Formats: sequence, C-alpha cells, structure tokens
Amino acid sequence: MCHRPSIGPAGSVTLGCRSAAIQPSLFALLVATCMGQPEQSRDVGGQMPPKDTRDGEAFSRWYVAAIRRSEIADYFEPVGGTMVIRPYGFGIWENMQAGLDRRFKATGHRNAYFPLFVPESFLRKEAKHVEGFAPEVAWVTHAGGEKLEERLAIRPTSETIIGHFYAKWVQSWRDLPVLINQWANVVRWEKRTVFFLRTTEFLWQEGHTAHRTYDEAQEETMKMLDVYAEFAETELALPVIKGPKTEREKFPGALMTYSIEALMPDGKALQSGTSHNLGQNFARAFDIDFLDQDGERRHAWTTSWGMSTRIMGGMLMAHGDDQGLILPPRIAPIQVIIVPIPAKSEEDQTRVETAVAALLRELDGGGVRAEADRSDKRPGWKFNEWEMKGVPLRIEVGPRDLANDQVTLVRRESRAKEQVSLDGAPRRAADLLVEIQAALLERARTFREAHTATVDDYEGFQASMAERRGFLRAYWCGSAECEARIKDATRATIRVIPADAEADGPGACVYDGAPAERRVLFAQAY
RNA sequence: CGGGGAGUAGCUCAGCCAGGCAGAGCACUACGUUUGGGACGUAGGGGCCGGAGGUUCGAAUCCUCUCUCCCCGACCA
Repeated sequence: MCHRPSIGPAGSVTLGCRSAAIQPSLFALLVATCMGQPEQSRDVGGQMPPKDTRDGEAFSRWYVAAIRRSEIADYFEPVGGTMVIRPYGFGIWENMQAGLDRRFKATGHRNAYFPLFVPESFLRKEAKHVEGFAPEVAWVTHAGGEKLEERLAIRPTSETIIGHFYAKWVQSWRDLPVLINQWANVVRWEKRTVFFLRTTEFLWQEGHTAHRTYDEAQEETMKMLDVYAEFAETELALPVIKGPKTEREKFPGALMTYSIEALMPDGKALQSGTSHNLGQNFARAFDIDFLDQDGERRHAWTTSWGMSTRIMGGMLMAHGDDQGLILPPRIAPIQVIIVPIPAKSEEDQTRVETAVAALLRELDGGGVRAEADRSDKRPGWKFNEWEMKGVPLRIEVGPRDLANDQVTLVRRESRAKEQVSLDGAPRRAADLLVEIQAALLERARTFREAHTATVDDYEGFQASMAERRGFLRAYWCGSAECEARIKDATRATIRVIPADAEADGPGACVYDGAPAERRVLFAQAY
C-alpha cells in the first residue's frame, strides 16, 4: 500500500503517419474567461471556467480549458482530431504506463513491438473484423514516390498482424501460452473527437495472447479485466464496473468482450478498458495452430485486451473541480509542490531557502515526487496555478511558519490546511498523499452510487435517463431489438452485464416485459 | 456525414450590420517597488484578421469556396 512511485519503463511509442482519405471532423478551442462571477468581471489571467456538469457545453469548456491551461495537451489543428500530449500530461501517462506495465509483468506478460502498417489483405482475413473497422481505417496508398500495389492500413489495432506472427511462432502445445503486450499508437479516423476520450490517433497498450484451450483463454480474458479494474481504482482512483458486453457492443471478431465502465460527472459512462476472448476466430483466419499432446492439430484460442489514453481523460474529468484538475497522488507527475514565501530580512530568506532545500531532499529520499516553485511570481499566483494543475499537496514554507519551526500543508482535493513541524513534514506529506488518494476514490464512488438507480418500469427508465442520466440497473430480456429501441428512445446503451446483478434474480424486461435472467447496466456513453 | 454556433495578438474578446491607419484586458520583455490566495508603476515587443478566390480606388468588414473548433444527432475497439 505504499504510494511510493516507481517510475517504470515508459512504453515505446512511434509516430503515426497519415495518408489519404476520409474527411475528419474535429476539435476544439477556447479557453475560458471568468463566468459566473459577475462582480469581478476582471479577467484574471488563467482563471478557469466553473465545472458545470449539467450543461454539456459548459462542461466541455471546463474540460478543454483544464487540459489546455494546465499544459497537459494541446490541439494539432492542421490534422483534425489529433493532439499533442505535453510533458506534464505525458508524465501522467508515463506513471500510468508504469503502473500497468508492472501489473502485466506480474501476470507473466512480456513486451514486444509489431509494425504500424497492416496490409489490407490481413484485415480482410477476418470478416467481422474488417467490417467493424472499415469506416475508421486510414490508408497509405503511396510511398517511395509510387503507388503501392497493396494499400496499407495504419493499424487501428493489431490482432491481424500479431496473428500472422503467432501462426509462425506456435507449432506445439509447448509453445503455448504466448503472452505478449505492446505499447503503441493506433489510428481510428473518428467523425467526432474529444480530447483523450476519442482522438484520431491515440496511445495504448494491447495485450495479445494465445492459449491451448478455451478455458485458459477465458481465464486470461477475465484476469486482465480484473487487472484493469484494480488499476483504475488503485492508481486512478476511478471506480469502475466490469462485466461482459452485449452482442451488439462487442469487439468485431471477438467471441466475447468484457469492459470496465466508469461514470463521468456529467452522468455519461466511459468505456475505460476492454478485454476480449477472441475464441478461435483469429486463429482460424491466420492459421495459428499447434500439435496437441494427443497428436491432434488444433487451433489456438486467443485473447486481446487494451487500455488507452482515453482513461486518462476520464480520470481528469472525474476528479477536477472549479479550480481545475485534481490528480490522484499515485499518478501525479508532481505529488508535492513547495511554495516558498519570500521573507523581508535576508536572514529569514536564507532560512526559508534552507528549509525548502531540506524538504525537497527528504521528500525525494522518501520516494515522493516533489518540486519547489522558486519562480518570481507571487505566492498567491502560485497557489492558484498549482491547484489548477492538480498537484495533490502543497507545502508553504514562509518566515511565519519557520518562526515556529513549522510549515503549512494544503490538500488539493479539500483545500484543508494544517500546520506541521518542519521535521515531521515529509512523513506527514507522505501520509496525506495516501489519504488524498483514498479520498478521491471515495468521492468518486459516492458520486457513482448517487447516480446509479435501479428501475423496473420503462417510464421511470426514460424519466431517469432524461433528467439525471447516470447508471440504470434494469432487467433486459436479451433481445437485440429491445436494446436498439431503448437506445433510439433514450440514447442509453447497455454498458455491461454486471456480475452483481445476479443477486437480484430473474425479472421482467424493462422494455417489453419478457422474462429476463438478470439486470444489466444502462447508460448514455461517450 | 446531417443540423446549429464560432474562427481577429499567447488567452478571452471588441471592431463587421453601414468597406477607409488593426484594438482592449490579461499574458510576454526590461527596470523599479512588491510578495502568506492570481500585485503596482514606467517603458516596450507581438497580427498575412483561419486559408484561397472574387467584388471594389480601397476588404477583418461584402460574395463564393475551403479548413478547423464547439454543441446536438448519425456512426464508433
């Protein structure tokens, strides 16, 4: 439970190249001014628009401003729907990568890297797969000054190219399982994009495994789903609900898709990680077969699972407030920001500087990522700035504090202040980071519970979805038609079929009253 | 891709209706005074008015096309 950071291996990332084709659509602008404070219409540089989660447009303004002003990311307007992740934002991603990578290694996986370009013939080998991705694939049609004989897809995902290699690598049951993960970028040409949540190019990891039996593949699928859920809650303080997807919502080419779903402050659900049991679909398409112990040649069972920069956006949305971002300590690039308060006398000034240096040294020694802001801005400006950037804990070191051998600690998420002895500050800071992490998770959980309702009648369903949105637990008979009609009428889709729904026992479908085995989780989705 | 809105300094915007020197606040640079919740003074720097055509003696302003962003849909591992 130690929150000690371990800066792990940052995944390798290559740049995508764009070719051709379809018109994109796009992205955003405007940072905000001061709204909601008519009295002080004075535009203080860098003030955030309030986080109004009821109005989609206002919420979007907050989100875009929070990301741009905090220097997490910026648009790359020449290519619609693409973005640059700036150092502060990439620092978050690196910490996320480290947390995930550690978990992948602990479950026996190794990293590798596969090519960016996928020949069209590869995509075509699995019918549902190509059908599912066709509209969003970007193609390279020319290279080296010539038209290519076969156009190349910029990978939207790597099942096919990896299947090609697994077919070569797997000969015997002794070669199984194959447990490989890749950190990469992928491109999916989206019609409508949102910072992190849906961008044309994004960063992710995709795990691809091959197994001897269905059971083994299924076990792997569920294991990684659990890893995702645990990661989201432990590292990102983002509570999630996990479960299988319906036929309609599953990955093209998969036997079964499972996902973790988080609830955003505006009441919409965010699919934050997926794990697929691909059955033998890709093994058949790519001839991944092996000679089993009994001398029979059999197709392998494969899985794939991915988590992307999307969940980073979800994490940013979930925790921020009117002041800006609030980063969970475990993934915050800067966990503690020290703000020195200038003193009038040279003697006191030296004392301040000495104390700041000592604090930095001790925090660093204790594994806490700390920085001091020694710029010549005024302290008040720094307080606001670092709060906006979401640094979980601030330590103020000024002459008044030091006169009592104390410093002031301020929590970002509650803004609670406390005086602590100079000697005890590093230890207290470390403890507070753990508390803040827990408080953020608790707060997000409370929000989710408050926005999860159980409904049995369709009128209630519609009213609830129109007014509060959020998660709705309701019975569903299993028919794709009911699923589609509910979506048409309320925009809500079935996010997952949660495991805990078993407890409610059978009931009647919320739409047509037909017998239903269990409840499912509905929500409008990003 | 359909409907609606918007692109003018790094940011937020005014100017456009009614064509005539490109503006404000914040941010930025220098110096000074300041510094415990976004300081102040003085002096400065910064623009192909998203892009391309057109109309006009003259276009940020009028017309056409196009690109990008935001919202609502459609679509979407």
